[in-house]
Order: sequence, then structure tokens, then C-alpha cells
Amino acid sequence: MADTGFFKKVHETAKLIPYGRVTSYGAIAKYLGAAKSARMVGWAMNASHNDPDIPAHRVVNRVGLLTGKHHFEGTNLMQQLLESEGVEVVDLQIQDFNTIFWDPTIELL
DNA sequence: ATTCTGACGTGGG
DNA sequence: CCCCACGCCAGAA
Repeated sequence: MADTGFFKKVHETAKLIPYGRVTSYGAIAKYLGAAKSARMVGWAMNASHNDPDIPAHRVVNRVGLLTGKHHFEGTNLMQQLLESEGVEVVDLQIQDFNTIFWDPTIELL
């Protein structure tokens, strides 16, 4: 729970991620003004399990790698969800990451 | 109370 | 270009 301002902001931002788009933990962290606390973003996503409206599968690390895939059910649920949205993913690596990348600091500017 | 780890990122060598 | 170390904050052992 820990509905701290930080967690809440992360959840809000995550919910704003458009369909077929992806963002990185650092991007959200920077948008919140805590670029160095990118880890906390991931931690906040962990709490997002309580909020099914939060597409955690659309949040990856800065390289577009599905690092958090291990936290999802099954073995390739995260990748499957992304591919379902039209995102090209090969071996946990998002293709054209720069193209589908959604930066809150720019899009929500 | 202390220590380590963790869905990351940046910087220095 | 690749590898290592540090910072951040919170939760678990």
C-alpha cells in the first residue's frame, strides 16, 4: 500500500502509457524529479500488483529490455502482452525501442 | 538495530 | 567499447 506521493505518481504515470507504447523506469523517475531513484520506480511497480490498471509490462529498463519479466506469471507473459499490442519483442528485447518509446517528460510536457 | 538485496541509471576507468 | 562501483529508498531476513 504505501500510497506515498512517489508511488502514487508512478502509478499515475504508468496508467498514462498509451497502447502499443513503452517507457523506462528512469524516464518516469526523471519525470517525477527523482532520476537517481529509478530503482524505486521498479519498486513502485511491484506495489502496482494491487492495481490491474497499471500496465507494468509496458515499463522496461532504459535499453528496452524486459528485465521485470520474472515478476510476471508464466515465462513470457510480459513479452506476449507487448506483442499483443503490436510491439516487436525478441528475446526480451524490444525492437524499434526508440520508435515506440513513450517519454512522459516530453509527451506529457 | 544492522545488513543485503532489488522491475535502474549514470559515471568513471 | 566493456566492466565496475556508487547512489536511491524501501522492504525482508
